Amino acid sequence: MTDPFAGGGTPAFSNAPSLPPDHPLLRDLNPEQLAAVTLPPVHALVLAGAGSGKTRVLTTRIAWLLATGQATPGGILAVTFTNKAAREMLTRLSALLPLNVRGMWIGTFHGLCHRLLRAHHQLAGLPATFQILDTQDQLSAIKRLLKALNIDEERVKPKELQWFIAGAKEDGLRPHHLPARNDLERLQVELYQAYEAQCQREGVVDFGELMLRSYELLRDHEPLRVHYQRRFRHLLIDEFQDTNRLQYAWIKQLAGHEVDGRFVPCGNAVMAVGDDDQSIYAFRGARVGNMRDFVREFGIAEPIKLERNYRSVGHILHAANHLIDHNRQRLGKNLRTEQGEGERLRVVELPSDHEEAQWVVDEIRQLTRNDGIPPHEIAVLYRSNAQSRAIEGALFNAGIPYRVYGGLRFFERAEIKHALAYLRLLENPHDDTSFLRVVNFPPRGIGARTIEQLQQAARDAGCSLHDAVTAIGGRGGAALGAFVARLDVMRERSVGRPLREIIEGVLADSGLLEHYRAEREGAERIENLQELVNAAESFVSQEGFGRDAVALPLDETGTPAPAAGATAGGVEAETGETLSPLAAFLTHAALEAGDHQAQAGQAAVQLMTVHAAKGLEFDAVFITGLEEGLFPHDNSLSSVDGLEEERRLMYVAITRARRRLYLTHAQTRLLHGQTRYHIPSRFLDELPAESLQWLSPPRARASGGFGGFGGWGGAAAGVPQPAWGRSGLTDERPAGLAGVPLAAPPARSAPAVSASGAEIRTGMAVFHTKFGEGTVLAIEGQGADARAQVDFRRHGTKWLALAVAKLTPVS
DNA sequence: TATCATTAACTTTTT
DNA sequence: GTTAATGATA
Repeated sequence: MTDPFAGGGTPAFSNAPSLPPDHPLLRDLNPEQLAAVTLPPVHALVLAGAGSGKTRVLTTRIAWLLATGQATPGGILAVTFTNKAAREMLTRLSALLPLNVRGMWIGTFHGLCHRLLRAHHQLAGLPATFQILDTQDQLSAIKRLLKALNIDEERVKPKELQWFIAGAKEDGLRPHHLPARNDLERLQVELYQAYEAQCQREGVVDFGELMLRSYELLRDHEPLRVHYQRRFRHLLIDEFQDTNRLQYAWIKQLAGHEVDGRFVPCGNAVMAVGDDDQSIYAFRGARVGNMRDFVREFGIAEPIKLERNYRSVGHILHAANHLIDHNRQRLGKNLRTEQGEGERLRVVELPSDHEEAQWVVDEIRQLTRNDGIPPHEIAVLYRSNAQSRAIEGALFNAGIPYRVYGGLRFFERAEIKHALAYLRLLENPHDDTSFLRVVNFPPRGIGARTIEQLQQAARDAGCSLHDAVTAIGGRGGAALGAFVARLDVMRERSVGRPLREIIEGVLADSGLLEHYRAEREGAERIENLQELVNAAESFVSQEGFGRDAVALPLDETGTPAPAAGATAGGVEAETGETLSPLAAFLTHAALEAGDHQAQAGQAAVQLMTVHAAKGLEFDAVFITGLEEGLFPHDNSLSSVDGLEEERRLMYVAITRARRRLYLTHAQTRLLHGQTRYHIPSRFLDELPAESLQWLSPPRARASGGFGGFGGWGGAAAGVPQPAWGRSGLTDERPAGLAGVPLAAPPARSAPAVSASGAEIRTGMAVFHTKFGEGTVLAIEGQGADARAQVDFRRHGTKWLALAVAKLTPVS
């Protein structure tokens, strides 16, 4: 393999942008992939179907540009949505080429914007120590604002205002751009403005601001814009269908300029890669329309379509194609495979959500035992998080390890946020959000009244809470003074220290450790805090620090610009004052909230929403809850766009599966505390019959009215058991029992009384909602104090108070 | 100040 | 039905 970088950082330039077709980089690419990879430096749209090797094309494209000398590492900007995608791109790229990825601008939109803002913070009107507000912080900042302006939270809901502000920023709109046609709008705009002023005063930026501010930076400073336009000869955008208005506008700043309202691209090359059929984030501002606009404004003659799928068998792709064909607004694309038809999709109807869960679990057992599919290659997907509960319960009782995606992530945990707040105050004492978070945590006698006074004083003086402390007298003032003094001590002690010691020092000096040690359930929190120290340690030792931190502005050849005052393309390039390790780590924490907690180890069944499954693939996939109202969701049915997005969501779900796909739905489901009756999802009707295998007889479905209710309109108990046909399946279960739970379900309809020890006897088989089945080994105590020792099959021996534990006798 | 009780929401979510 | 967040009470 040729090594364009042999002998150091200066790449060898070759004028021949071609490599032999059998070059290792290009080997095994299909014609369309090859076309995309070796495209001359022009603007291009790559329509990359699910499983069509999108990431491979993207990374190979970059490698090809570098290997042929058409680009230098410093001349490439590649942008993704998630840190995970950015990491993967970097990893795969460095596997393709011996490469110093440090100088490369590969990252998330927000990561790159942050990099720009750090490098040019003065031009952008930000303090050098600006901090990033995550969504939680933003909400508390908004609540604080409303309180300060004496606005009733009933009148303006904080969440709604947050949504309003974030939405405006996603569209690139500042308060003065917004209409104020009525009182409510006027108020919202005023509050938006006040919020901005507050953020500016405190030196914090939220996620939307990160984007908007760097967009404006480029827009309003021509020399700077031209500099970056000349520098980044190649822009590559991943998941283009998920970009919002502002992100597209941001890209355009780097790729051209407006003349009389018309966009004129400059000389660099933008490659947008995406799939309009997988656009599922309209609700957070994504705008599929950007794809059409891109074609128009960048003069794309013909998109390159990657339609060969390397993931799924034929029936799965037929189903996906057939379903998505029901959408009107499409660029048009059909997936194909050379893998053969494979198995048909298995469709199952169950009487209730409970039985659906049990059926899925039984089937998972078979998949792992008989078909040799490892648990982590099995995914159970659902439309909304609430649905995981039933499935989790069934898996838990069956003793099958599972992992649920979603929930709090590492840097979002309360104790971590507390620790980070102290750290942020070391960097920037005017960060009022952080100040309020910890001013009385751990409790140090600073009550609500004192804080009110402090806030009033800060408002009057137009300064930060930190600076207003001296204005407060009395006992509260003394306590506040002590707090600030403590912060000052921590700051002094941290000077010149390695990050690890800074954090350890703060954990001790803030009293956080002590506080959690005294708390009953503080052990886990202390572990997490320890983990924070570890995270910092590995952050420092990894190159992540260098990468996330300020990049030295590079000139066109990718060589770091000489220090201070140097001009690059006519721009006074600020030398990146290298970020302190602490500042870099805080950024890292804000921009990358960390992994969703992995409950079980490797061999775990994967549970997640369909949204969370995007980009992943599994041997076997269950799509559950395929019912009208749930999937498609009720809230999306009011508009055609909404329904089409739901359909794309279904498309994403289907295309996750490699070999086997199950589609399940339940007749009744416990929702919002009551049993609801659902008819099967319309999406089932939109699948090709020849690719389906009904494991329960397909029922005549309602076509507009309630006609479909006839068969099972009664109470849950009266639902007729379908005659289960399991022809052609591996089946060790008796045919008639497939849908029946193994253990008697915890009786919901006829609550068993287990509060008194009377019915529970030694030796008895019992059922516990959490621990499943077990045998009573011993009983002691009387009445309310009665306890039983139970040996649970899956979870060992436990003592349970009968007054509390719900134990049901099993016959 | 801490704990308990009551109440509203509740689709999807990354940065 | 469950949770998260607020308000009331000891």
